[in-house]
Amino acid sequence: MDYLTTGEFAALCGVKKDTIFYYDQIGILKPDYIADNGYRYYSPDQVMVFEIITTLKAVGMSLKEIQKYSSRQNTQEFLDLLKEKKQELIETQRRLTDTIGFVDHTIGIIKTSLQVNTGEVYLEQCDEEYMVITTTPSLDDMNDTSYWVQIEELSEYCDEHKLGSVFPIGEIILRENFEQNIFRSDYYCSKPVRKMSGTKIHRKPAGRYAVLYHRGSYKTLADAYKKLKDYIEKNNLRIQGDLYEQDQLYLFSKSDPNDYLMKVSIAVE
Amino acid sequence: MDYLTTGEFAALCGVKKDTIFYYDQIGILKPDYIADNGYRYYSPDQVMVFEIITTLKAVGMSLKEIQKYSSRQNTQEFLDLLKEKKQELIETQRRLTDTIGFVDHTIGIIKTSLQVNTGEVYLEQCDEEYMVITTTPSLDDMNDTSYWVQIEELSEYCDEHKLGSVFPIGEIILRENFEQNIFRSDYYCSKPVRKMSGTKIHRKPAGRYAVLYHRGSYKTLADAYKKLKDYIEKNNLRIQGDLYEQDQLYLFSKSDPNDYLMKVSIAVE
DNA sequence: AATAAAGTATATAGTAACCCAATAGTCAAG
DNA sequence: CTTGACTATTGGGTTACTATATACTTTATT
Repeated sequence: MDYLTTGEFAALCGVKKDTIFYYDQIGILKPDYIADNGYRYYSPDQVMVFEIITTLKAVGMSLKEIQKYSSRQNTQEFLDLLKEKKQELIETQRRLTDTIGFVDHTIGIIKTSLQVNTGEVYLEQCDEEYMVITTTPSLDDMNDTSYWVQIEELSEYCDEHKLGSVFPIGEIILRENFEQNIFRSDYYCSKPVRKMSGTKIHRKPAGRYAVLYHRGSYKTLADAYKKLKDYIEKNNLRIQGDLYEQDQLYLFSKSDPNDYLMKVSIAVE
Repeated sequence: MDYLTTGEFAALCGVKKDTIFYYDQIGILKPDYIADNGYRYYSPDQVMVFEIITTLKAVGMSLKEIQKYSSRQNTQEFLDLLKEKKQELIETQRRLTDTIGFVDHTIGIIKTSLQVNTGEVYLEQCDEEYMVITTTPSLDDMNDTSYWVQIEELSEYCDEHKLGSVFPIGEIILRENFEQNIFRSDYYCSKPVRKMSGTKIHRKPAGRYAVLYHRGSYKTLADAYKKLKDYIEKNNLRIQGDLYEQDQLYLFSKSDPNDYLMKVSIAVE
């Protein structure tokens, strides 16, 4: 006859023997025939059953669910289940796309951070970016609590619109304030998100930017702003937009708060 | 002070207390401060650390990996890791897209199977489909073993090109053979796959098809072919392409081999 | 025919990243 | 001062396996 031993069957299925044994144990895929010596024998057809199981697993079903539905297959009930699973898969796909975008962004950040001369101002062409920003300008007397209220606001919006984490956080200083040397964050903003529109979505326009990478603690940001301003004035550049401060290396940076890397940029011509 | 208890912190992070406790236990996220009574207290800043952890988890890192890399963050090593993870994520995304396509296809099949009148010939507009087919025509004396050799061939191709499972299997009868009533499968083919080109990729063209849904065992397929042929002749239609037989309900159908549903179709005008 | 190598079955324990229940201690409100 | 809500700790369970150890069979080699 054309029977397969457990090892052969497992090899055909591309898994370990243990998996086949496990499937037998939980009763989801039993051998066609068991010999007197206890050896299991599978028919080649059962490879198909195994394939079905792996497929349904990929759809997000547990082995228990698969077993449960294996009897009542081509029913309305099973159809509804598949429709539900499809929606879940699409949701997963969306999240995955966002995650890839984030990883990409982080790769860029780290690459830059390994090359860049901190403390030097560059002129750079920047692509447009979308971010979530707070709707009301920050107050003068910002304390820790109200800072966290703002971050909470951003975080909630990100949750609602399924944008993932807000971090790394940044801040925006309005052009008129920057021009008057009022270096106080007017708005807080999230990391770059995917291109979209919405009440709290802000578009940082593409264009030529004066860029400065600054290393240190938040407290020393004013120095960076001043340096950028000086550069602009010395080179007779004209400010064209608001100032953006974007944290570059936020990963676990809490452990060393004096070693933040921040990107400070403003559109110029 | 502005400390959070475990419960509060967990709520902010959107997880159960147990998770927070677990993270403390494995040392990946320890409370800022532990009181004399043993109560844990977290600072709001630590929400960010938690966010980082969830993000890196989404990237596909285990908690152990995260812990390992948390110290040497912005290094070449970490950059390489991220690049590798990105590739993995893209691979996952591709597989996910295929799975969604498969689920979609299956939903269509089941919907059809719940509505269709089996045994009746319809005229239907069909979209184009891509499938993997065997390269050499089947021999006359097909036995079980050589059938499985063919399926293996398809399966390997699917594996190599990451197309997922071959199932549900179908067969193709060449136009000239069908016209001469030689109802023998000339080629075996896989389920529909994504639009692509390749040595073993076959394109079933879009167009007007005479379609017959047939319920029964494989052995009774000849009856279906004959019925389709009769219909074509009676209605003075002209055959325009090869005949396709595609299994419709393969899921666990092994349990009832007399209840297969098969779609038989051929382009006509 | 004896022995070695390779395969098989069973039992047990372990894995990740939690979840759940039971118990006991602690705190804040009425 | 009690009640209810919180907290920490312990020990178990979960899924879909993987790994280890032991004993037995089959197959290959000498």
